[in-house]
Parts: sequence; structure tokens; C-alpha cells
Amino acid sequence: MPQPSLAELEPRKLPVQARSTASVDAILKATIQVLLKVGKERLTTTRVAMRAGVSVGTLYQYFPNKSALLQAALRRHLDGVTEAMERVCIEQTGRTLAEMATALINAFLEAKMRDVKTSVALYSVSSDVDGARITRQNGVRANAAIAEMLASAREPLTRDPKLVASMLQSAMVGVSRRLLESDELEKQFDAVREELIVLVCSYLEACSARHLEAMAR
Amino acid sequence: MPQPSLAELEPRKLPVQARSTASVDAILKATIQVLLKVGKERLTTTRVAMRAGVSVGTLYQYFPNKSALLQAALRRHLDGVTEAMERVCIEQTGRTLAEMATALINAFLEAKMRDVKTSVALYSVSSDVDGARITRQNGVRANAAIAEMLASAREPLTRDPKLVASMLQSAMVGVSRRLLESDELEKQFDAVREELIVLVCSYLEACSARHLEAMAR
DNA sequence: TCCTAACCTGAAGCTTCCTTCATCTAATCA
DNA sequence: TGATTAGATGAAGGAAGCTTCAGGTTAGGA
Repeated sequence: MPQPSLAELEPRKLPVQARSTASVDAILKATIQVLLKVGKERLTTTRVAMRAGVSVGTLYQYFPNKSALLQAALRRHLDGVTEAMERVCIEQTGRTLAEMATALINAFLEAKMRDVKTSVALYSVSSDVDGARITRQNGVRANAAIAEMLASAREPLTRDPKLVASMLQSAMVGVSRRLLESDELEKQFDAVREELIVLVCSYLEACSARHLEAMAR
Repeated sequence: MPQPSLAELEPRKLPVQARSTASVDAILKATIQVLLKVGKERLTTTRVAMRAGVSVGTLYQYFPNKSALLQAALRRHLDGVTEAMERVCIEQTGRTLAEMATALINAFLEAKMRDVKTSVALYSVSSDVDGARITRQNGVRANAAIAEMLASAREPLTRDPKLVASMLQSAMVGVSRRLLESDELEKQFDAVREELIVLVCSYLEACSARHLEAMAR
């Protein structure tokens, strides 16, 4: 699988007519479907095009190479998750830390696990395609949203909100990855979700001013 | 990159004389070196063999295919980290939860970050090689060690030690991954390590019987 | 010393896919 | 309706690299 060449990762041609936007969309959907059906090792550009009902040539009209295609699919998926989190963060402005944590975790796991297979499949291509960059970009977006939410909490934080947000993200991503790689996801899911809430709430409690008062007493 | 064929992942021939064990070792070391120098996309079996000072044929005498080679390298590295954690878990038997957490986190980060570049490079091949299985196996080993340590703590836990251990692992791995993928690791490392200790300690506190007493008061 | 098994060599076969481009069709506009 | 641009096609070029195997070299036992 080719290393993402730094040049030429942008779409070769922007779709203007209706039929071409339809093609691009079909191609992106087909990418995921092929990934799920045959795995990344046997995902070929020809196969994706066939599945999308177009020819390879068409595919190459909108994606300069295979890598760019996979990146686009990955970005689409991650953006969905990030947007879900941003929505929650706005929703929860001004609430308590515990409410925030619960809502955030539920939204995150919900979005990630909506279709588990896609998440897993995309994880597997991520490293072939400089997925780290895309992941990082989304991470930064989410971090800003979470930090802002935290800063608005009833209980003031005693620490840098960005750092705290970063820890929450690490914990959430760590847990979801472990779940996704686990072979008995169903069995563990609910218990682990509850436990993650406990984990995060305990931490936030420790980061809040109220905690200091409690210690002083 | 070929999907790991389920058949034939075992070494083709076991080294018996001294020179062949030396070859195998050199090949494994060369694998990492090549990975670091040219990246996984340009890692070829021929290049690894050259770097190791042997011919490709020799390489294929001990590894049935490229995938098996990478798996072996990955397993070697992960085993090192796991062993470090097992050592700490035994060392910390009978201590307090806070002591355990601190020691565990320090050992883990130390082992993972000893050579950051190797960790990152191996993450990148992991998905080409069914690294999830190897990761899972090591995860199970570590889980057992951590759970046993936790069960021996001064403060009795109010929860299943395996679940608690699992959360610790998720948090630690999540944090280390985020650090490894970050572009300013050095700057954040110490702050994040401290914060991880706070995170884990708060959680363990919440899981301990003492916490319930405190709540009752 | 001689023989056998272990070990090593590396050119070449073979497969797999990415990507191009010359050519064709459909849509839009004057 | 004719001209122009957008969109689609898919056979074939070409590169890359994994893996083999026929034939050599080294080590250790009898």
C-alpha cells in the first residue's frame, strides 16, 4: 500500500453536476462496503469502482490515488463522531461536571459503536494512510469543544481545562479501542460504559474546587 | 501487504546451531531498524535481510513470510512491556492502591517511551499483521497481573478487580497512544504523566471501601 | 578425515494492482 | 441545433516486491 505522497492529495476535479456528486458519494460508500466485505488487504480501486457502479477511470477523476480515497472515507467517519461530541458539548454548557461527563461519554460511545464494524475496519487502514494526522485534527477540534464546556461548569476547575479535556479524551478513546478490539464486546459493553463514567467522574471531582474544600474539612 | 494467512505462521525451521540463532536475532533487530529508517511502506524482506547481513533466502528459512516476520518483531516488543508490568505488579503486592497506581503508571510509560520511535513504528504495522491478536494476548496477561495486585491492596476493592484492572489498562494505553501520536510529546509528557496518576488514583479511591466510609460520614 | 546435516546464497519467476489515457457519451448553453 | 464542457469508460502499461529453489558453504560427529 503506497505511502501517502504529500503532494496531490486533493481531489483532482470537483464535482459540479448532479451525477458526479452522486458518483463521489457512491464511491465513498462503496469504499466502506468493500472494506467490510473483503478487508483492507484485498481492497482494490477497481473493486471499489465496480461496487460503486462506476469504472476505475471515474474513481481516478475524483481521487488522485488509492490513499486519498481511503483518507476521504476515514475523514468522513471521524468527522461524524467529532460532530456528535461538539453537539453534546454545546448542549451541556453550564451543567455540572457529572452531567457533562455522563452525556459526553454516552454520546461518544454511541457514535463510535453505532456501527462497530466500520470503526474497526477504518482503524485498520488508518496507519496506511497517515490516519494519525486526521485523528489528530479531530482530536484538536474535540479538545476545544470539551475544554470550553468544562470551563462553563458549575464547579470551577482547578486545572487547565485543555489538559483535563485531553485526559478525558485519552480515557474515552482508550476504552473504546479496548472494546473494539475485544472479542466479547457485547458482554462487556454496559459494564464498561458505567465504569468509564465512574472513572471520569472521580477524576473530575478531584479536579474541581469542591474537592479541595472536602479535603480541607 | 499480505493478510496474515492463518496457516504457516510458525517458524519454518528452528535454529539449532549458534550461527543460525545469531541470524534470527540479527534479522529481528534489522526489522526494527529498517522500519525506523525507511518506514513500513518501503520495508521489504530483501532490505531487512541486507541490513541483517544475510540473504533473503536465509530470512525465509526462519520466517515463512513477511507477515510472520513483522509479527515476531511486534511480539518481542510487546512482551518486553508486559514483562515490565508483571514485575511491578509482583513488587507492589500488599501496598496501598495509590502506591500501586503510581508504580504501575511509571513502569508502563517508562517501558513504552524507552524508545518512542520503535513504539510508533510498530503501531503502524500492527494492523497489517493481525497485531490485535498479539495485543490482546498481552492485554490478558497484564490484566491478570494487575488484578491480582489490586486484590492484594491494603484497601479492599468494592468491584471486580479484573474490571478495575481493565479500566486502568484502557486509560494507560489511551494516554500513551495520545502521547505517541502527539507532535509535542516532550512538552506534554511530564504534565500528562502526573495527570494520569491523578486520574487513576481518583478512580481507585472511588473503588475502595474507604471511599464508601468517607461517603457515609 | 570424510560424511551428513545444517545453513546460506541471490537471481529470477510470478502475481498483483495502481494508474493512465485515448475515446466515447451526456449535459449545458448560445 | 451545434458547440463546448463535464463526465464516464476500461484495456493495457508498468513497477514493485514476495517467495522459491537449485546449488554452494560450513560445522560437527564417526
